[in-house]
Amino acid sequence: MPVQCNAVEVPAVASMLRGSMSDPIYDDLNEQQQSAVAHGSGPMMVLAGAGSGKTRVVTRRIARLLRDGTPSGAILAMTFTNKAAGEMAHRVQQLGGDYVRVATFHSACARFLRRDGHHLGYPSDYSIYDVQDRDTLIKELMAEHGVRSSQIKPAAIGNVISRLKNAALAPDTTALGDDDIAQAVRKLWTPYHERMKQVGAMDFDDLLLVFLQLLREFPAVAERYRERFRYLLVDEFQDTNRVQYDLMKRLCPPPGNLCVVGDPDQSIYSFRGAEVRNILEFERDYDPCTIVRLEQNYRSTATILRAAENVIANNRQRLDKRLRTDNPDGDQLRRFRAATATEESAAIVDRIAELRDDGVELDQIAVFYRAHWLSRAIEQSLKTAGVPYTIVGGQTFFERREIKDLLAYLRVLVNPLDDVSMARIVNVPPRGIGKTSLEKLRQVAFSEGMSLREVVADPALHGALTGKGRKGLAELADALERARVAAGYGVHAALEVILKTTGYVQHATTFGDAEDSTREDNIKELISDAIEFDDAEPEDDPFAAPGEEPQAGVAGYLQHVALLTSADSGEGDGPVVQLMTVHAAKGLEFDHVMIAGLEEGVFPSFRSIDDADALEEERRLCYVALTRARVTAMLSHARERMVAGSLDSMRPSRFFKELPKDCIADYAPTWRRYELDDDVDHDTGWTVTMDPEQLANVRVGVRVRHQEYGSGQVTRLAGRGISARAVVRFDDGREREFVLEYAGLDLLEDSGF
DNA sequence: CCCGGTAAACTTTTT
DNA sequence: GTTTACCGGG
Repeated sequence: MPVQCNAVEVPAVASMLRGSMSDPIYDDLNEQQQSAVAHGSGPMMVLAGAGSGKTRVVTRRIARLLRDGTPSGAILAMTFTNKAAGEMAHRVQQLGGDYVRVATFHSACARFLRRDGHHLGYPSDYSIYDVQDRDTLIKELMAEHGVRSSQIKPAAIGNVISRLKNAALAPDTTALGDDDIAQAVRKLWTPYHERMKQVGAMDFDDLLLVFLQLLREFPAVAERYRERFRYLLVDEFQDTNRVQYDLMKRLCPPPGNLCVVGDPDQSIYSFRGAEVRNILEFERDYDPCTIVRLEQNYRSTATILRAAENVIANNRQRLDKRLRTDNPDGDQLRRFRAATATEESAAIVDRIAELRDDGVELDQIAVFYRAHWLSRAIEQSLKTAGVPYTIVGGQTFFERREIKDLLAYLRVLVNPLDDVSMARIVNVPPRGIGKTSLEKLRQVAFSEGMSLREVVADPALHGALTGKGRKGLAELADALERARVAAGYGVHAALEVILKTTGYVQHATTFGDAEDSTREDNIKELISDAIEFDDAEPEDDPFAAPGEEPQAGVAGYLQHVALLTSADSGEGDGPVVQLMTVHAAKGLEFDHVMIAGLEEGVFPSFRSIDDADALEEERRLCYVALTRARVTAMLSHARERMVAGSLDSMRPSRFFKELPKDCIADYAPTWRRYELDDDVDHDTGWTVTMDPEQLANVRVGVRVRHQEYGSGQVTRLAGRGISARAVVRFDDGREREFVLEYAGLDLLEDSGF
């Protein structure tokens, strides 16, 4: 029987709390929540613990501002993800705040730059490059500047550039170091940004950075924005990075009406430059500011909350903070020790069936994991069991190859400078313009001082190519010109012309791989999305100000699409189980939560295991995962898992040790007909098969025996202590990696190696 | 230029 | 196990 623990709809409690403030806006709010809603002008920081009713406070506060006469166009609410923005926009709209602007930092800046980027020399129809586009460009630049791409991957350089920009740094910083990648970054930094500007493009980081630069260098423009948005609200403040914080300060300098809401324990984006430090700086920069703490949890059972609090209590770098709840204890957490990943997913299916039999709606069940690749096994089991589900995130619809190709076509229509997009489609579908032909075209473009698109558009410049290539070029020029004309009638029209004149569908469905059949569906989906966009009333754009030109047409569509994630794609049909990474789960809540893959090296990730700070972030991630659950939580781990092609022995996550023992009980499905080892290690639950003395003798080259695989030789060692692992090449050629302490390897005599 | 083969590397997390 | 890079024959 599900425990009802959401205090949202209990009027009796509300009337007691309401006290002197007899006003529907303060209905069902506790004292702290009320003070946050009632706060007048000036800076405020709301430290909102998990499940403490943050969203309600924010939306009620907006409602109050509106009711007390603040024009809705003067309120700007910044969120972190599109999903959060959409949800908040929806709620605010219900309150009558039609013109309250709710957006992510990125989409807001993208929008502002469309209008004001020209001050810095950017076209209003600039392209927004995603990571793929960025890396394509970096790869080109590496070739041009003699950086060996076989040694360093473009993505590595791109990531470093991005990290620097997120911290508002340039490559002259000492923080960059001096390894191969750092040197490449120094060499390519300026060319990269020059080229980006030349092709009229910005990457995700530029959206923020360039807008910040604009505010800095054009005080009059900055003043215009400050006057327009007199109330600024920033959600998930703990996840803002340096640049975002600088933006906030420019848009709403002290002692402005800046309201930030956050929870330091849920800071999980440091890899993207998020600085929890911003919370401390806010107190200093906006002193004196009102600080409100929301410490009453209305979401989870007391048991779940206690489990989560105990885990997070292991973090050393932490403000003292505790959450209370009046909710009932509820069930214990369940722990499932699986032999394999397959068995783990079987248990998940099993548990879902159990919940469904109890009458639980499937959309109240979520499965979380640390990284996307873990979803595969679970997905497979759900599929075979016929459990309907969706995967939130993962490869975005708009990152699919066929979609990116078509969007690249649209981009070159709107932004003729965009050589990266042009190079992408110049031979897609194949029209006889390969690498060498493209190089010739680039030469022409360079000597003429033109973009590729302009060269293609001018038949007089086609002389560089002959035969097949030249014919193909003429066809491409024709297709683009027709599409350009069609674009005047809308996105759909442009797409149809592109598809028809290039024969793209035929091309995309004959790659000869498994996805051939789904590609056509994807293209159809893109078309219906385009139609929907074409048909949408300009007012449907929650970000359009009254009187502001509507964001329509192909350019508008591209901008809209560039910042979308699959997490934003609409709810499918009917309630389905939700699968997602823990990151994607932030801000959501479900009655029943399952967390899979709780193993050392997976969650916490092996990349974080040797770094105290990174490990604390993993722990916050675990805290976020647990606090999503309202009623029950099941935590599972497998003892063996396929990781990057090899079967690894896994140990249970250290987070299990951090849960109070009475919070959690083993989950024992009746279908499992065997038991894992009886003789279990107290902490880990698994048999220790190699004693520490033996363990110390394991060296590269030593021969070992494994029950199942026979004898072999250790070829590589990794990790220390209890996480020490060895790669063993067996005599039959198979290679496996083991956690020594648990793998059951026997040391053989030194065989004269 | 294109397609097929085989080798090699590889999996955090997101706007 | 999966995706990408590179190479050689049509």
